[in-house]
Amino acid sequence: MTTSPPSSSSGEQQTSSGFHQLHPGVQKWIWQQKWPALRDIQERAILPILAGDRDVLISAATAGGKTEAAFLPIFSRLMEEPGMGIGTLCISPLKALINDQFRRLSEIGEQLEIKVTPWHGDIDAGRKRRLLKQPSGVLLITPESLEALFVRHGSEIAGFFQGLNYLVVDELHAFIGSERGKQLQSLMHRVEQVIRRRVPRIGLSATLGDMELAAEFLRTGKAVQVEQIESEDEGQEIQIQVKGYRKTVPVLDRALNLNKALNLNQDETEDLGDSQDEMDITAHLFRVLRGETNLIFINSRSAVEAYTDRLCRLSDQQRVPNEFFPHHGSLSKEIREEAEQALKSDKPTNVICTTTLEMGIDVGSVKSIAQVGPPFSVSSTRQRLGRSGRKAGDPAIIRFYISEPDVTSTTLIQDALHPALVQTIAIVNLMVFERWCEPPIVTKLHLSTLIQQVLSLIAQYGGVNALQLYQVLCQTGAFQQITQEMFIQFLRQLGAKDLIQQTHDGLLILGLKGERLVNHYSFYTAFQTPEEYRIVTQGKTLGTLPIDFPLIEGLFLIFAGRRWMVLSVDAEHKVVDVARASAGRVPKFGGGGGAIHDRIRQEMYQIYRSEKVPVFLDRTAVDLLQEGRENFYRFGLDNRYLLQDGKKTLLFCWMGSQVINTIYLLLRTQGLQVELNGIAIVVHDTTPERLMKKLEAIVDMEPVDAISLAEVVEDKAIGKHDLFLNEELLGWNYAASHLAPSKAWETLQVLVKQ
DNA sequence: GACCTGCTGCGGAATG
Repeated sequence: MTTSPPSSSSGEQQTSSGFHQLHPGVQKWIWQQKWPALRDIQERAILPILAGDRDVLISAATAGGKTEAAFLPIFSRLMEEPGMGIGTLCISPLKALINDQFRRLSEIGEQLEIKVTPWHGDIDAGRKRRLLKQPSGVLLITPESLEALFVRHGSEIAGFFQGLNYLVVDELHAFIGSERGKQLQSLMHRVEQVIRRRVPRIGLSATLGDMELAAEFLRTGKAVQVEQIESEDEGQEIQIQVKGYRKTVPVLDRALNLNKALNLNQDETEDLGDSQDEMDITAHLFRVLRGETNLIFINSRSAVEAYTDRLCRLSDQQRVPNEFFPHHGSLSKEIREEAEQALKSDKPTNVICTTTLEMGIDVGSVKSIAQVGPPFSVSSTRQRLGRSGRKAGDPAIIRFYISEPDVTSTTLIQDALHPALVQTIAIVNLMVFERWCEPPIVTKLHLSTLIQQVLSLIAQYGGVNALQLYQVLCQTGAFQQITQEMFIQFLRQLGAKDLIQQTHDGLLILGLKGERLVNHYSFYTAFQTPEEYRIVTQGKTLGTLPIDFPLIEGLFLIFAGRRWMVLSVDAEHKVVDVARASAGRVPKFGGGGGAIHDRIRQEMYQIYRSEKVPVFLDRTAVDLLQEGRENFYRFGLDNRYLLQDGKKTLLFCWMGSQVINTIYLLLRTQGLQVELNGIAIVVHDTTPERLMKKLEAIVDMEPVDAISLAEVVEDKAIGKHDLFLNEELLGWNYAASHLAPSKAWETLQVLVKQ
């Protein structure tokens, strides 16, 4: 799906209008590549980028060809107008992408004698110093390293970028809605602000969701002027299967039991947690995927470890070479590269991974995708699906493995609806038939990132006055939702926390705490990272575990797909030494939850009410769906939202995380004991009648404002620097990110009218 | 019932 059909003859380039506008050197390079023709987006990007007077958004389903689409005209322009300093600044979300791009761009760069420089944490300081002395050509950099440039080389920045022709953002979609995205927008603006002119921005994005939002991200307030170049949909064939499994009580693995009897090892009891469904899924993955190259996506890092361990043991037992490798964010670079190398080799390779392989390295040709457990969003499912069938003509194949409990008298009502299966069907429906995708939430205030940007701007200049700060960051910058009043309160708060101080002539400088923050290298990231232990064996780092996972000498551990025993724990240096062992237990990695969109829950409701049986379900999945529907009607959920369950009342509102979260808080402000549990809100010690009275009372009131609702939330400090905010600022910040009061109020209104 | 991303300058020791 990345390639346009190589139908045209080599003569076609002569008829291409764009090709002839390119610099002869660039044309020569293209000839040398022996491409049959320029791809559609490459052809269409030439004139608007060469013009150099507008922002351009290039989107295509996968990475292929987008980089060249942007850089052929960019190199062309750099040949004609070399200018002073850096000619093009390209910002990328991953170090691996920068390395990859450097490899591709340095080739043409060498031929044209345009310097291309990669710049991130793994690049040696000497190379960076040399570029600072003699800036030129193309700079490939992460947002964090660009932040560091502003902080450490504030006075040189203007000269460094004075001749900038273009600013490119790679994988733009990966930034939208996040703290890093807000940081990037602020940095883009600060680059223009320091050289006192507008620089054309080129965004490279996957075709996920709303392209208007991507344009708005690229140039806030001027999205209509962004020229959009979208590749035609190649209409690749998609094959989908959803396999259902019944979760039963854990059984003893016979082979393991035998091992245990032989070894007489007490700690092997930890192995007995494998339930029947997990063993069945493992067996199917082993049977169907072995011998080919596939990606197996699993929802959590600990489940990745558990499945890798099971699949490796199965390979052992069957005396076949191991083709299964783990890949997730807590594994060391070396361990991850092992899996990545195997993927790029021509040997059959199956990588069991979390979201780490959704983006980034080119995984080459992957036959199929497995998704174990329900997906949580359409956008991530689409990204995963796009990783398979990359060769022209190959279909994209995805298999979902979904476990649901056997329904007994003790099964929770919400579990008897088999929501994991129905959520999976909902996501497939929205992805394939509705062609819908979650838009990112762009209304967040990002006050934590604003703290970072205030401190960074002060460090850049040594001192700034409050009005300048407001103009650069809020009025014309990335934080346009911050009012002047809010900003004044915000600065006072930073002063109170000793992050900033005011000199007698009104200049804002760093306070003691601010200095300390800015002078540590951890300052450059906008996002929060937990403290971790390093897991080491024979001097080699395997990866990291969160500090709150209890590690003691003699503990058995499954990590990086292998089994270990803890030899020693160095609490001071946070290093844990391990050695190979035959027993093991999967660790807990921690980590918070994400959000589910309203549309997914509404689609689930429609699926329960429908009689349609999707063709992509297997026998067990069909049975489970029928069972879920029967229970849905048995509980009468087709015409009511409240359900008595003993002393509890369940509220089903069929909406996403923000709305559920808001209703949960609304009920708590009414003095009720409430709990969130899957798709239901559980209210203790009440009846549907009594709860309905409360709901009516809530609806009769004016829609409650988000700020006063946020007051009920105990722990609102989520972002990296949130701990410096006062209660009021925290409330605004939390409400904008996590609450949807008017939507919740509308939802309750519908519900009460029933 | 979850996920991922990223990071500088310096001082001191070892090496050519």
